[in-house]
Amino acid sequence: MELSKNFEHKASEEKWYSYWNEQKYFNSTPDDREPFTIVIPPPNVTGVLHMGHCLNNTIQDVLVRRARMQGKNACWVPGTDHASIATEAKVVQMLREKGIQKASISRDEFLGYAWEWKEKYGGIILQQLKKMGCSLDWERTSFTMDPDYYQSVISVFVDLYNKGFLYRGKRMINWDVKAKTALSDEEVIRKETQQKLYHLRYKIDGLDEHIIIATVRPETIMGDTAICVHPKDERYKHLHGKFAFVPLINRRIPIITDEYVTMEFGTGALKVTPAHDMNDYQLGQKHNLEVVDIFNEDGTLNEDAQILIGEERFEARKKIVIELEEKGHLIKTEDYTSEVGYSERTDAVVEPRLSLQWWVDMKKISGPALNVVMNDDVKFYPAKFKNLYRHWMENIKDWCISRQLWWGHRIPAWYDADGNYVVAATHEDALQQYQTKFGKAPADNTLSQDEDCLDTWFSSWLWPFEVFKGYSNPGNADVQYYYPTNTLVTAPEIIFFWVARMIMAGMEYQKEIPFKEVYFTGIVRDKQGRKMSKSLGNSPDLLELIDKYGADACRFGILIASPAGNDLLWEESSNEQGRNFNNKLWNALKLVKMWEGRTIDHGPQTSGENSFEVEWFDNRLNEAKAEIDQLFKEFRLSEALKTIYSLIWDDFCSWYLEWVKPGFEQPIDAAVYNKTVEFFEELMQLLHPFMPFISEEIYHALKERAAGDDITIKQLSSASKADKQVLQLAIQLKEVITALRDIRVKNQIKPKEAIKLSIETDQQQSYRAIESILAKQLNAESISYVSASVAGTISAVIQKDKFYIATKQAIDTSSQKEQMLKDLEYLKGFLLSVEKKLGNERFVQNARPEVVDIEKKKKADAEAKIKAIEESLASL
RNA sequence: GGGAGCAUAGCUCAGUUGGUUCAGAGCAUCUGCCUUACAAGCAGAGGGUCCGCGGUUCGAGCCCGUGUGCUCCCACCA
Repeated sequence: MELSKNFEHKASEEKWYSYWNEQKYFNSTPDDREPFTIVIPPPNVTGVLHMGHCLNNTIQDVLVRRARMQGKNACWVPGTDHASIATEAKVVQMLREKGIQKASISRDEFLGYAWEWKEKYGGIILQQLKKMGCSLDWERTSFTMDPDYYQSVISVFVDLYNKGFLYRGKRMINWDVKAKTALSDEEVIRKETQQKLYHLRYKIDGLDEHIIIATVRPETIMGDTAICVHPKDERYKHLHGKFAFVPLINRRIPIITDEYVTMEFGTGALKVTPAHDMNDYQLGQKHNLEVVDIFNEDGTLNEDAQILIGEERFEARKKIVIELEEKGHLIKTEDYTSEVGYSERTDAVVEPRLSLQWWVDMKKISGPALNVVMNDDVKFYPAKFKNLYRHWMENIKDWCISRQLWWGHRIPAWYDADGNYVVAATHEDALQQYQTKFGKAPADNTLSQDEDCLDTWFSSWLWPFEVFKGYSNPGNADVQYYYPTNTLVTAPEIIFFWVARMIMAGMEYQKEIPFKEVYFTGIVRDKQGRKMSKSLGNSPDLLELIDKYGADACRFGILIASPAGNDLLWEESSNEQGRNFNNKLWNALKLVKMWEGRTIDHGPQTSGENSFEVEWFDNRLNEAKAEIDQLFKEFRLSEALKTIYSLIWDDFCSWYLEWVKPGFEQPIDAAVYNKTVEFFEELMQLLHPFMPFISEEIYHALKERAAGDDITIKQLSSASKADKQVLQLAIQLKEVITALRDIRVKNQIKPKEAIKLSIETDQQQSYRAIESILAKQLNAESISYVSASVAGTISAVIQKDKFYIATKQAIDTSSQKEQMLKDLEYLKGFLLSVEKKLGNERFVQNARPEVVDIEKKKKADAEAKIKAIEESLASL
């Protein structure tokens, strides 16, 4: 088979991904094996792949593929989230482009367009995951608005209502003026924002005096229904019980007192606008204040504002400031920075608004979910997120779940003309309940359904079991087998949105945790540490990157840069490292393939099977496998990948292959060749979860495979014990080679020039085993053993052994002498500190015996080395 | 305002119960090499007061206190 110059990732990716699918390697059905289940955090159906997905899904794929190779029945469930706000926004925009206003069409018409849009553009992201090589079971693809799923969400709503865990209430909520819907607290992002603090004066009724208040929102003064001061504030004592006039509109409002006011802030006087501020609302309730709502749902001023009607709130602010100034009400303006809430989805400044919404009484449902995390039934990696979780759970607030949108699960509440309501899954059920509850049928025997739909998270919290129809078809074979799932891989940003609520739903509806482990990935940032985002434009197009570097290289690039439990600073060059690694692997393959037709069978007597090279790599491989196992247990995937990278590049390519490489056009021992192919195979197995395409490609290129013999499903053998002595000898061998190569470089001995090497050592036996390797790696034409220094040579001391290099070139001993003196100085200092320690009675008494023994050995070793160097120096 | 985390080589990070063969790795840098798998490479090398200060200990990168600087989360000072 002719190999291409470089690995051709595009052809390989297409070929293998479709092959794996044809073979149904990613499809799972319950059987006797232990399951390993991951449910994908469903991306928005509107979404496109970004670097965060790349990280998150690469990690999941690594875990799933490895589990599959370890004899488990691996099942990774794909799917998408209907993403109520995001999708509705897209559809509204699409309609606008067609010249259609949402308000001008019916709900059903709108939903028709929405489904059409979803079928056409939705779920692109799932196709993109295939490009990344994700081994998802596509036959299990789920969507949060699939018919059964939809019914389950509705049914859960009804059930929670019947249990008294849900209620409808008029409260201050976070209003998104752009999406025109309520938001939950979690959907509000607080950002430090530069603002102005305006000092405004209000005329006091009956006195020739003014009171000055400070506000950042002068456009809301028309909603003021009081001024509040601290009862103990001496400055305002004479105004208690008096009234003031709101500037521009002259509404007469009371001056009230409350200890809530901070005397030191601003002027110590606060305007109270109950309709447009959470705190003011509470103050208003306490003091029975009137509530004047001056905003429309889109954030423009309404008629109750009396002035600036129809203006957008921030435009109104600009205009009213000018007017206030003109009329002498603006006393001063100062710069002020404070936190302002923005909508997570639309980035609009959130408007506090009083409205009637549906709520989940979280205290009633959250209890078991706290315990299972605190006692590690659900284990968090990294564990530091347990604190965060506990804090949120212990201070949990009710969850606003109604959204003024059409795209989503429609709230199953049914109202009569007077606003009396019942909660039921269908109109029929609702009518029946109505009869029971109110003792009569509603007018015309019809009830109208709530216009609103549910928060997307109210459906995605059922994800880990409903993808197996664990709610719609309780106790079915799938949910019994796959649930609880094993590992959830997600970003810490959605710990409250999603993780916590899934645990609650799992405990409530399956009486069991939804997953055993949660692995929180870091956030992908750019080189300057900024979070990657569309608006900043610093998020690269992943598909372009895959096209340019290959999927394997991208997977490598993101994982190698990803420290466990921390954010990662990503830059394109880490993909280059991945691509270079591909290239390295490909070249190693080419080398091995060159040997294929040139093997020679030496027979069992002189077979290379027992050579040091083979024995060493076998042991090194086992040692590394054990390390990798351990790293996986701790979710240290980045380090596991680094270990494999170094095992392949350094140990296999730089050392092993060089050691077994035959001379130019020389044959290779058949047994060594076969072992080399085996090693290569095993390395590809270790690499496969991280870089699936090239590993499968190489696995098949190495030799002819029977049908179905594919690395994707080939089982990993477990690590056997590594022989420490062999490993130690190899370390020594490498050290000798490196040191003597250094001498070659420093003495400018040309690579092609052969040297004669003499070794003075008391472990000749060991050196004989590695003699041929030494000769090859150092270009030594002869190796001999001596018991005294050899005149006219370059000498070096490595460990306790002395080496003499004879060369045709003139020898300059000054640099080696310098090096030896430097070593000597260090060793003497080192020896001194060891002796000092051993001479310290308290050390000898207090330290553990084995520690003392180590120190004694250090002393002996140092002395031996010093002796060897001194002898060498003397002979120079 | 409350809480959490971080600070080790130019950059990104390892360093697991304290033991100077423990100051490491990968990138990057420098010096040789187009050597018959690989210049997307090979062979070598240099580089750090482990943030400052104090303490515990025979011994501290690691434990304790404190200061400084960054990051994140939560919270209703307009």
